[in-house]
Amino acid sequence: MTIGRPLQHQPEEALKAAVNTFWRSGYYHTSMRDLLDAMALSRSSLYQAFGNKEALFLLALQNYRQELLASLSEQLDAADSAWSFIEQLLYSAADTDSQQASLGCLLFNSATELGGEDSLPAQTARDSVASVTTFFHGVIKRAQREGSIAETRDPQSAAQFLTLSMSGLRLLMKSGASKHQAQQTVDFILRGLG
Amino acid sequence: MTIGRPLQHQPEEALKAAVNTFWRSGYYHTSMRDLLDAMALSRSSLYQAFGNKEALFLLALQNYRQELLASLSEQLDAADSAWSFIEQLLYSAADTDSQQASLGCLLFNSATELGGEDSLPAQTARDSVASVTTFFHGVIKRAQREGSIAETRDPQSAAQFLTLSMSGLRLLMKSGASKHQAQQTVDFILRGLG
DNA sequence: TAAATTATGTACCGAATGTTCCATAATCAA
DNA sequence: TTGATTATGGAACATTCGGTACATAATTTA
Repeated sequence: MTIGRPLQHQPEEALKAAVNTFWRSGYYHTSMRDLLDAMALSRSSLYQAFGNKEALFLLALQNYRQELLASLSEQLDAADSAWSFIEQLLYSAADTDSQQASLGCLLFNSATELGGEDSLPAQTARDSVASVTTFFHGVIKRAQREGSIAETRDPQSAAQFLTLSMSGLRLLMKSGASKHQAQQTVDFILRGLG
Repeated sequence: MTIGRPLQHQPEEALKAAVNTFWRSGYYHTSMRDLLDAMALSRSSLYQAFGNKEALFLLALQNYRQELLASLSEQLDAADSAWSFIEQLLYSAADTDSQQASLGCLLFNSATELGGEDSLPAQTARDSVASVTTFFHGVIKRAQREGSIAETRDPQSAAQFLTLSMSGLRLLMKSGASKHQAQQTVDFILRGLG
């Protein structure tokens, strides 16, 4: 057993709440008060358990990315083929209700907000976007092996095109595009890829 | 002549400085001090001339959108065809140096940052993105008349795909993609569109 | 029970936030 | 020159910001 007074909160739950708060409001516009309320713990506990705002944000980004990539891998494994995974991914992104659409993706949001800063949060945000592209790279190569994408296409560029498309789709949904319009727009993406 | 003490600043110049400041740091993370320094005027003058932070941001957004659409129209007029305009637009977006790339586009940045807020700045940001799509709509229809895009394609969806692609390209560049990679990625966009 | 250790609650800190107030400066009309 | 009008400079405002200090609570070990 560990010595000392036991934790009165569940760090995983608290971190999830922090993720959602940063997701909703971004890095700078999220205040420590917002986080305290959402995570339901006291100032001391937050600083003791997570360090400070920047450290908590880094943890949140890391947690979000990890869960995102895990979810993507899961969906990929469940799909009939790499190509049908891509189709489902895009169409489901175009099918989000306006509430969820207004959130977008924390990684894309953060990379956009922090732009070209050389801070650790900014670097981490950029790296996270790159890690999504890396995942897509594997998907593209599998699609090429399966014959649904020509071997002649550069898989790295194709992966970047997929990342570009996902982030663009998030922005379209945020900007108020309807599900119907978004789904038709996905057809252009698939046409570019195939 | 107007009565009273004359202005000691040029409102157009000051507004441009405000645009650049919001562009670099976003809405919330830009402080009034940042704006005062960049615009080179006193607190009183700023509030007298532009109202408050929100009103100034709305003016900045409006000014940026107006200049952007004017620049796009100019490039369109100078191009040999709608299709070559689109090509040049995308390739030049892929050719920005990392300094400029880190800024992205103020309209996309703002729509991303303000997300699903029902505030006036958020609405204006969404509307501005929509106005870009509307401009692209005209370009697409012209390209269809000129025979470079099939008449069977829905011009509204194609226009949204172009907006999606531009915003996605901005994010890719922000996230550190090289010019070379970005140019290859543009080929996928053009393939999807044509 | 006593000591050691860790977590929590609360008061507090200086700095920064956006905004307002008021005296003063600079112009035009009378 | 006087009065009206508008712009500017700077002090001041209440609030919020992220972060710290310290006393106290709750647990394990001895």
